[in-house]
Amino acid sequence: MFPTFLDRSADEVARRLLGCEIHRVIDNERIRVKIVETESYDQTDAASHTFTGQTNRNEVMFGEAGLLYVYFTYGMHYCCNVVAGPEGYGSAALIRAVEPLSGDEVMERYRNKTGIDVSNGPAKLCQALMIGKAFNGHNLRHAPLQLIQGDYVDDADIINTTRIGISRAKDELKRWYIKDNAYVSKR
DNA sequence: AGCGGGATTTTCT
DNA sequence: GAAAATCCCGCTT
Repeated sequence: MFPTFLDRSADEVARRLLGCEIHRVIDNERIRVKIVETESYDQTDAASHTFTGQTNRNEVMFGEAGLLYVYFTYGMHYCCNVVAGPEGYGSAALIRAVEPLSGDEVMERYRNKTGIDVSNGPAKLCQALMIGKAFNGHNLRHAPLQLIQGDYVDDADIINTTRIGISRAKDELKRWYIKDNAYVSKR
């Protein structure tokens, strides 16, 4: 079923997305993955795209919880976020890494890589799942790209640290990942 | 295993 | 005009 916690804060959404699944169908091929690493961003945070207000690029982050915010960066990569919080408040959780559950061969083909390199990073997993700008604003309740509630992950198995690749608000503890999971981007 | 640089283009100042 | 929520490759140790 679709998660029921997405209208909460980005911090809580990022924490609770760990263990949830993403189901993707491409040309009758099915892929299932488990979310193992996330980061949270909201409009009070200097590192967030929404910190300086709404623009064409970030408008989806101000939309309904459960939409997908996809942005393009470094001239060649896409990254995706699950929109959190109340409508009108710019917040979301970046999906940084996923663990393949099924359809591994399909993702290996799109990535031209095998093993952990298939999905141990935010732009890598977007390539593995064929997520591009066409999915910006997509509602994750619907095929062909759906978010599904997963098994509960105990607090003892979750690590909370600083985020990766940002220059502002470096000390904020807004990154979460599943302890000892091989697909986490950095340890 | 770790470091450094290049790729490539949208977005915002 | 500079920076960017990144990735990959090649070089060094």
